[in-house]
Amino acid sequence: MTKEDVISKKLENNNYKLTQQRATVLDVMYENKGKHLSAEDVLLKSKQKMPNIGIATVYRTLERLASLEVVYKTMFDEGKYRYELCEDENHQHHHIICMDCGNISEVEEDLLNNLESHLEKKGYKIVDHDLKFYGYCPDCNK
Amino acid sequence: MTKEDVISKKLENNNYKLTQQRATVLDVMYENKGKHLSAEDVLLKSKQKMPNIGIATVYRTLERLASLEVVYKTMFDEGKYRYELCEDENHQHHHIICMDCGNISEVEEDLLNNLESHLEKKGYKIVDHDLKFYGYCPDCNK
DNA sequence: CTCGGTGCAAACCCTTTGCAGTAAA
DNA sequence: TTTACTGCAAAGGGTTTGCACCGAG
Repeated sequence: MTKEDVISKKLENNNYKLTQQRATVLDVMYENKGKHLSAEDVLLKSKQKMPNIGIATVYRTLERLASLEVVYKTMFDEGKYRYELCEDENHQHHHIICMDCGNISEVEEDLLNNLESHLEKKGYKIVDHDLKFYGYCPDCNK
Repeated sequence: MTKEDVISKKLENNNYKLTQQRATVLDVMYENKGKHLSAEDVLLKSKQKMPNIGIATVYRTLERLASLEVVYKTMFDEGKYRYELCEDENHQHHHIICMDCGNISEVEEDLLNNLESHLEKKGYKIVDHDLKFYGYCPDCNK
């Protein structure tokens, strides 16, 4: 089953049509695995494949993909949302943001289970977490 | 040295005047220690003390206080900034956000040193971090 | 054929900025 | 008196929405 099959199944199951525009946005997201694209980034990359696509369609598509858990939608301190393809189930939203070049990369470890269980003992129910480090990436840290 | 003394020293050192408006915003922030207020929250609470204060002044004041490290300015996923009085130096920005009532509280632990030193070994320079848990607070988790 | 999807432009929300008048120091 | 600060309203940036047309199923 190809990536498109997986997605179109998900769309189908929710009465959504797989239009050219949605396929285009999906292609862009797949071609940028691991990157955190803003809506405008997605628009510009989509326009290279389909010049007439509009920003509203991009937003609406990304919104739907986020609700189907095909992409993650995260607000960073810069004040706009960024969208990232969901790689697999155990993605943990650990970002490291370079304060110089602005690059956002992922931290793969999961050292937070202790902290989560500590909070659950206090009566919280933890559903998700989002950890961001701010600093300088190896290239800029010179 | 009272709280106002500390602040007015900081303002003085930066050629800033301690106006009625700034004093009002500071009072509001002190009266809401530990809370994460939006600019509009601050405006409404300030208007109770000084009805003519404007939103632009609130934003400008909070911006100055943030640059003086008197308050923290953080963007949450709802898409707007929230401001919080800096309590002390070892504040770690560990937030827990209730997905039901929307309350934001603080997590005091610091279990992230391992993770930070791991990243520094990889060549990163870590300056700060921001950890958010999403879930349900003890009250709503029933 | 039907109904959801699209592009455009206008509306929206939050935040910032320009300007003429105001008030700290 | 001097210079920074204020309130207002307008502008800005990102996101959402209304509407008439379009196209996937």
